[in-house]
Amino acid sequence: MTDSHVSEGAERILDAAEAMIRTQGFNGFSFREIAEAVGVKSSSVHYHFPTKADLGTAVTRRYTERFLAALGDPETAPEDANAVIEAFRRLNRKALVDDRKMCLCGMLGAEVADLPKDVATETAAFFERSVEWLTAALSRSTWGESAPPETIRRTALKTIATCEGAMILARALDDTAVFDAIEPDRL
Amino acid sequence: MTDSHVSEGAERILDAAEAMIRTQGFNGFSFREIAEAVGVKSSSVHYHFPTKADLGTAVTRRYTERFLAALGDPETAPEDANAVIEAFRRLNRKALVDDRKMCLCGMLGAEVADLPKDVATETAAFFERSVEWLTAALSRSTWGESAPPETIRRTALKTIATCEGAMILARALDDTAVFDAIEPDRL
DNA sequence: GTCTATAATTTGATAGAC
DNA sequence: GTCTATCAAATTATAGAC
Repeated sequence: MTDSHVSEGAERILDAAEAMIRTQGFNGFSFREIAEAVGVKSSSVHYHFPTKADLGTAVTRRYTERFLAALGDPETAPEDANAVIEAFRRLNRKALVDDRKMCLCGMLGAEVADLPKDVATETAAFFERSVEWLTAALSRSTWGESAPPETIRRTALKTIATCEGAMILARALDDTAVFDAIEPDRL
Repeated sequence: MTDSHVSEGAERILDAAEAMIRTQGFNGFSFREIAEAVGVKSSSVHYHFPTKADLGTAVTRRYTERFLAALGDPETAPEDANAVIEAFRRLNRKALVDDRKMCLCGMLGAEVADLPKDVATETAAFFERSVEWLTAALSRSTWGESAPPETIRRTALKTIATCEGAMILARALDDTAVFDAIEPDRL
């Protein structure tokens, strides 16, 4: 079953909006572009998402839920801390290589000072929950059992930052290999 | 002496454009906004920079030159590799904390797939030259003397990626301390 | 170098028919 | 849910006076 609380039409709008935000940024797409991509008129997009802020908020929420769902329950994460970080890194790599796009929240994070309030809040929530997931997964690893909480938190933050930055560099230099060259720390 | 090949009026336009790109992205500013910030009309901005691509190219070039000038000659960099990385990190921290803005090329790197070709090229040049600077400085450090070239290059890429990602996280979470919590690797 | 004026297009958003 | 039609504002850019 797919997300049951959103209609199929709304889902395809979210698909198009996500793709555009991840390549052009929040200021780089329009309701008309979305409409054309989906094959409807812009007024139909407004029917599902009255304002651009509404659309941005919905896209970011869905992206976050899917991202965390793909990571799975941190309680079932590997006991090897390096494998935990590798799992997180692989998911970001997939977003870069398979979708050929920036992380949605990496893009929005760069633009955060100019975003509608709700979208900025959802962007922050993505990173907070990513930190929480990594913190939980690392805490129960063999490495994390003997590491101070502040060290675990720093490791979580650094893991996320390295992934986001590596995506920017790989895209700016137009070379996927750059992402792979930037490996996480060995714990 | 300031850059002698650009008029004072053009310089103030570049100041405004840089500030706006660094907070709103390339798609998030307009010639009228720039004009208002500088205190002229938008046609005067077009006089100095005919197209948005011209303006973006000039802003990115100036940012890169200033960034590298602030880093100084890599031949005079510290012999301690950790101090080299710390110098690079401090310059990025300054951009985040003093200017309260994203790195210009971190922002443009995220948007690179949607940028005018020349702006994308200049954005890539920023990262290429940053890699070159770090590679040169690290190579002559005591650590670098005995490290393989590929390791040095990876360290350079990772240093840049970590800085860019740390800026995104610090801004998204609206907490400068996040940048400081993400420390570079000890070599 | 800066201005007024304007062209041509695009933007986010709404009203109302079906 | 989607459409046509429309709006007011903003957009990049140009022409030509001063």
